[in-house]
Amino acid sequence: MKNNKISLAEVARAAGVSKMTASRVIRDEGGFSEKTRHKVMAEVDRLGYLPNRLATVFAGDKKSTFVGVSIPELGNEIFAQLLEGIDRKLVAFAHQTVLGMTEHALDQEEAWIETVLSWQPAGLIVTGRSHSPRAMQLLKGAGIPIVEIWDFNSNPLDMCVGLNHFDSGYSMGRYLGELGYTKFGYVGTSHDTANAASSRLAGFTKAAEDAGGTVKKKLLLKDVPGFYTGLYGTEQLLAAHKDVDVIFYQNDNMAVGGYEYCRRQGLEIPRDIGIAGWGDLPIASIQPYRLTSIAVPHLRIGQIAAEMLLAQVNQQPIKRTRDVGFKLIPGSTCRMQLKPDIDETIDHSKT
Amino acid sequence: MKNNKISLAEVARAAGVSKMTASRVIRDEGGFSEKTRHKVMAEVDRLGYLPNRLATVFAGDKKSTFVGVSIPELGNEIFAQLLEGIDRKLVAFAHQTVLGMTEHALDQEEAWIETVLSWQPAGLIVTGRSHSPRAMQLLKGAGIPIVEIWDFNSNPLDMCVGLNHFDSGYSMGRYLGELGYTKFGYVGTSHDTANAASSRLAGFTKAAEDAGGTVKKKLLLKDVPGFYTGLYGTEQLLAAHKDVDVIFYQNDNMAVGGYEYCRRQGLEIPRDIGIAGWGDLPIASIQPYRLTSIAVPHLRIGQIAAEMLLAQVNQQPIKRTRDVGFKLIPGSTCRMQLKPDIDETIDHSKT
DNA sequence: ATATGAAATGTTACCCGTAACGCAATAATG
DNA sequence: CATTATTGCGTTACGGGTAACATTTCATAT
Repeated sequence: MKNNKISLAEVARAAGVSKMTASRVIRDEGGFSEKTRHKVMAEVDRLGYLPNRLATVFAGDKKSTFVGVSIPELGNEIFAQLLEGIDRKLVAFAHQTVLGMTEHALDQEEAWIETVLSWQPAGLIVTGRSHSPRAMQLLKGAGIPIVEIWDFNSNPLDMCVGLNHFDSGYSMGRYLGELGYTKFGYVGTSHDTANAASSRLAGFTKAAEDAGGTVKKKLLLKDVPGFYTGLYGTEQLLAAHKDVDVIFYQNDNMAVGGYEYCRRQGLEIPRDIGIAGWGDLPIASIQPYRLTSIAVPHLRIGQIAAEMLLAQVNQQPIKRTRDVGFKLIPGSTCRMQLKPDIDETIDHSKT
Repeated sequence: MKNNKISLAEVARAAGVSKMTASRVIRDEGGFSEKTRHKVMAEVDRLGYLPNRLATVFAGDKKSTFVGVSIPELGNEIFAQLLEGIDRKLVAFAHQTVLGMTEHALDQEEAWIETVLSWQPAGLIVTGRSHSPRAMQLLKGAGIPIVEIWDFNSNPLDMCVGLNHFDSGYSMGRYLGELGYTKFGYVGTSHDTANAASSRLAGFTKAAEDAGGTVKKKLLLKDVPGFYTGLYGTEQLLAAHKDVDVIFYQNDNMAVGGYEYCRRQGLEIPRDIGIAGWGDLPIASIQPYRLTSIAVPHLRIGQIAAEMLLAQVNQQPIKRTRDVGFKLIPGSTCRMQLKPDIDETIDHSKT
C-alpha cells in the first residue's frame, strides 16, 4: 500500500522537459514534437502517472465533472431506476455521480446539498420540489444547472422533468369511480415531507369526492413502501374499515403485498375487493393477475434529467421543463367497467 | 444563476482580518478571540460563503472524503441494497459516495477506477474479485483502502467482505439432491465476467454431479436478472430440456418469473417441477408460496464494507476479511425431503 | 514600569496543474 | 540570403485554502 503519488513535475523531470510540455503531451493539445511525445509518454507509463483532477479543476477555476444526484432511498426500485437512468447518461458524457440519499428528510437533503456544493460540482439533480429554505437559497446561489425531477413543476428553480402526481392520483380515482367503486381505501407510507406520493393521494381523494365517494387512509409512518408494508398496511386498513371496496396503493409493490393479504384472508379479487397500484413495476405483470396501475417512464425521467443538465453545462439551448406524463393501465384486479365508453387504455403520456 | 463564488480572501477582507485568521475561525481550530469569531462568522453568513473543499484537499495534499463505490447495476435490487448499506454508513461518517456502474464489464470498471482515482478518493469499494490487469495495477498502487465485496476472497487485494458463492450454489445443489432431484436445470444471465453468479452455478454443478445428476443450463446473454428474464428463460430451458425436474435460478426474482411461467403452462409446483431461487428477496415471502432460496445479508455486507474502509482511513485496526455466510431456506416450491434427518434450516451463517 | 509568557493574528510558501505569454529554433517565403 | 511565419518548448503567475513560522497584542507577575 505504498503511496505512489507521482506528480506531473516528476514526469517532466524524468523526461527532461518542462511541466508545461509534459502537460501538453498528456492532454494531447498539440505544440510538441513526436520525439517529445514519446519521451513523455514513456515516463508516464513507467512511473504510472495519474493526473490529479483536483488540481486541474482548481487550476482552471472550473467546475468538476461531478454531478450531485439526490434520491430519497434505494430500497424503492423506482428511485433505483431513476438513478440508473441518470448515471448511464452522465457516464456516457464523462461525468460522475455523487450520491445523496435523503431518506425523505429535508434536513438530510440540505446537509447533502451543502457538502456536495463544496466540491464544485458541474450540476445537481434533486428529487422532489420541496426543499428547506436554506436548501433553496443554496441551490439558487450555486450558479450551476439544477434539475428537479420526479414531481413536475412548471415553475422550477432552474429545470424540471417529471409528471404531475396529483393528476395521476386523480386519474386513478376517477377511473375507479367510473367502475362504480365508492368506498375507496388508500395504503401508503408517510414521511415528514410533502412528497409526490402525498400529491397522488390528494388527487385521488379529490376524484373520490367528485365521484361522491370517501377515502379511508392508512399511512404507515416512516416505513419503506414495499411488499410487507403493503401486506400489513392492508391488514390495518381493513381492520379499521372493513367496508372498503377498492384500495389504491402508493406503489405496485405495496399493492402486490396487499393482494396477497386479501388472498390469504379468503377474499376474491376483484369480486370482493379491488386493488390498484402505481408505477407499473415489473412485478405487476408477472403475477397470475394483471394489476391495475399507472405506468410511468422511470428510466426516461432519469435520462432526460441528465440530458438537460449536460446541455446546460455545455451551454446548449434546451427546454427547461418536461412533463413526461403517465398512463393508466386497467388490469384484472378491479372490476370490469360499467360504462362501455372508456374501454381503451387511458393515456396521459406526453412526448 | 449568478455565480456567487465567494472566496475565503473576500470574507477575510470584509471582516478585516487575514485569510489565515478567517480560516481558523471557520474550521474552529482555536487561536482567535470571541470578537474576531463574530466578525468573521457574520461575514460568512452575509456573503453566503461556502468553502471550496477541492482547495482544502489540494492544499493539504490530503485525500478527499469521496469513496468510490462500484456495483454492476442498480436494476438488480440486491446491488441497490448493497449500495444503500454502504452509503448510509459513509454519510454517517462524513464521506460521500461516488457511484460507478460497471454493467458487469471489466473495461467499464477499469475506466471508472482510473477516473475516480484521479479525484483523490479516501478509498474504494468494488463489487467482485475479478478485475482487468490494469485495474489490478491501479488498485494496488492507489495507496488507499480498497474493499472488495460480494464474493468472499480470503486473499484480497486489501480487504474483503462477502460470502462464498460457490459454496452457496453447492449447498443448494446438495439440498436438492437430498430431496431426490436428479435432473437439474439452471436459468441465469451471462456476462463477460467471471462473476459471483458463475461461481454459484459452478458450485451447483459440482453438487449435482456429486449427487449423480446433471445440470441443463440456460444463460441469457447480457440480460437483467429480473422477473421477465426468469419467465422467458424458463420457457427456453424447458423447450430444450423438458425432462428437467427442478430449476435453480440466479436469483429470486428470476425464480418468481419462472414459477409464473410454469403455472401458466399448467405445471403444478412442486409436484411437476421444483423451483429454487437465491437471495431471499422480499418478493420470495410475499407470494402465495414460500420460495426455496438462500438468504444473504445484503445490507450488512454494505455496512461492514463501509466500516472496514472507514476504520482503515482512520488507521484503526480491523480484520481485513469477513465471510458473512448464507442460509438455505427450504420452501414450498420444492418437494418435501425424503430423508428426515435434514429437517431443519441449513445455516451457514457466520457471525 | 518592566519583563515574560500566552494568546491572537499575520506572513510566507506551497500543493499541482494550466493559461498566458515569451523566446528560440526551424521552415516557408520573397 | 534576409525576412517573416510557424513550431516547439520554457517561464511566470495563479487558483483557494492551510502548515509552519513570525510577529504583535495582551494579561499577569515581578
